Amino acid sequence: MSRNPEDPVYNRIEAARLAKGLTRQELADKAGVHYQTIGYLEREEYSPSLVLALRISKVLVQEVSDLFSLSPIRKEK
Amino acid sequence: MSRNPEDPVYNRIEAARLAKGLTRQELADKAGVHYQTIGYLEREEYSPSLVLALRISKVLVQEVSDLFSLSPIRKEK
DNA sequence: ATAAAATGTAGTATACATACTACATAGCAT
DNA sequence: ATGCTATGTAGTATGTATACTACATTTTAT
Repeated sequence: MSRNPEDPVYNRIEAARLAKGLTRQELADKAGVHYQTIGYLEREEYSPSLVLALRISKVLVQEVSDLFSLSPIRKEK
Repeated sequence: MSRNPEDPVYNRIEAARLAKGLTRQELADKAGVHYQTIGYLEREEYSPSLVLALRISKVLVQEVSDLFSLSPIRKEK
């Protein structure tokens, strides 16, 4: 049941992306995915594969756990 | 292409699981997945969703990046 | 006000992670 | 040797992440 909508993954992708001054298209290119995929993730419409999470974290230079969490993300950091 | 077999995710699940003295069944139960799923992951037959990676990391009390990596895992650490 | 760029929404198609069942093999007790 | 527990292998079924296209809406700049 890890693909169960009842336990979503929260993320701070948008904030981290904006902090680096990237557009979704740019982040998508660097992560090697479609730009819409970034949109879906930022809107938390679904949660990424681990591969994608690792790639995005690498691009945004963050620990995976700094970007993604099983519990709702606090605003500050 | 994040679901591309050409970029696998390496992991140290088995070592970390054994270090905690857990069987696959036990780890599976704690992570809320089927015990065969743990087997597939340990054999690196496929890579987990982020949700599952986060759950496994939590059970094994490790940073995601301590357990999973886009590049082959070094033995020590 | 207009245009361009960024993001949102909608819909289809595909690949793969996961669940599950069943049986085989290996290891380890006794 | 027998049995038990852990793990491997094989196969099917399902959901969902991702790709992609097209168009709408919002934002930003001029």
